[in-house]
Amino acid sequence: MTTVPNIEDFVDSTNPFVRRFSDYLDEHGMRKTTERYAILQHILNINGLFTIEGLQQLVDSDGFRVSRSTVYNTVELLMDAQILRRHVFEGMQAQYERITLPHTHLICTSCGRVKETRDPNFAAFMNARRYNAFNADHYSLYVYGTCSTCARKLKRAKQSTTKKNKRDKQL
Amino acid sequence: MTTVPNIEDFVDSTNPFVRRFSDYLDEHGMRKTTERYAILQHILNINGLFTIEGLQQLVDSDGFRVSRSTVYNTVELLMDAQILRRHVFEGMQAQYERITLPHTHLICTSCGRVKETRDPNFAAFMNARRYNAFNADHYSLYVYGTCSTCARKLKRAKQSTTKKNKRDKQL
DNA sequence: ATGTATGCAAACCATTTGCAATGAC
DNA sequence: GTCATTGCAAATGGTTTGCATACAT
Repeated sequence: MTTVPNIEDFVDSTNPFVRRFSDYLDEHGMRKTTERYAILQHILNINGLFTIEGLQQLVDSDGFRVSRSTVYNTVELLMDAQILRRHVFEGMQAQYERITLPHTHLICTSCGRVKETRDPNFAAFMNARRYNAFNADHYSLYVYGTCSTCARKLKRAKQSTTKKNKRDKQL
Repeated sequence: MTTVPNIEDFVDSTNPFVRRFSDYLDEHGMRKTTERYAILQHILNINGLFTIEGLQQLVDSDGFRVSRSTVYNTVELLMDAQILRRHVFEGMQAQYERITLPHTHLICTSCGRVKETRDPNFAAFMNARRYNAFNADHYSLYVYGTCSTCARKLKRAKQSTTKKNKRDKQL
């Protein structure tokens, strides 16, 4: 027989995020289902960004079985509970991450990989910044460019093109 | 008979963006079609953000007739030619805007409206900023929060709820 | 004349929705 | 027992693709 993991073995009820979610569910008169805690607990094991699909696979791979709709549903609740944030980068599916210290996202337009980097100076700047007739809640800084790996690849490709052109001219 | 506008009457060939696009098409051996110039010329009349659908309607309303695919296609080229930039904000369809001076996007999470605001200090900060192993090309700062209109609405709604609660208690 | 660009309709695919069955309270 | 939640399957909607026709070069 297949052993379905016991949620008790997974959830760390002393974890502040688990607490926050629990409180959130209480406040909104919502039910505490195994699926919701299983999803949250797996999110807590992720560092950085993840997609809905990746999250579902992670949960499934631990012997739980959650439907796509439940993942979407729970992630929505976690955003409302200020535990998660969604990012929509150029030409990729939505990615999520736990709300932590503010940081910048460096997005490589060549390979699509996203690097996160802390920037205390920028955070301080934004902290002090106020806008007219607009009450800021949070912000996202996306920097688009080329990562070092892709920069190297592009350089190499360019060099071989140049060589090829020289060869063509010689013929 | 329907008068199809003459593209010559629409395109300002002295416009630097028109020039740039023209050069871009030349460099890439692409054709200079009426549709492409009609779309660009209408984009030049737009201030701020627009959607594919809005753009198509604008072009159509001037008596041109362009297909959805052509709008997508042309907008893609204009991005490649460094004339347009695409933004994907939380839970909305993609929006485009001409590349101009750097500015911040203030996004109201209540009504979805996006305000643009210049921030020379921030631009200067970013101008000087360098990242490890990452060659920055451009950046987007999205500030999420509540616009003044929605703030007022929310306040009013809250007040009436409070009043209602008081009434309920009195009963 | 050649082959790129257009326009239409169909395909795509992440996300959302409807609804019967399940399970938290 | 009640009703929110789950899971499935179908719907949605912005975007992309395939292909015959039109037209820039």
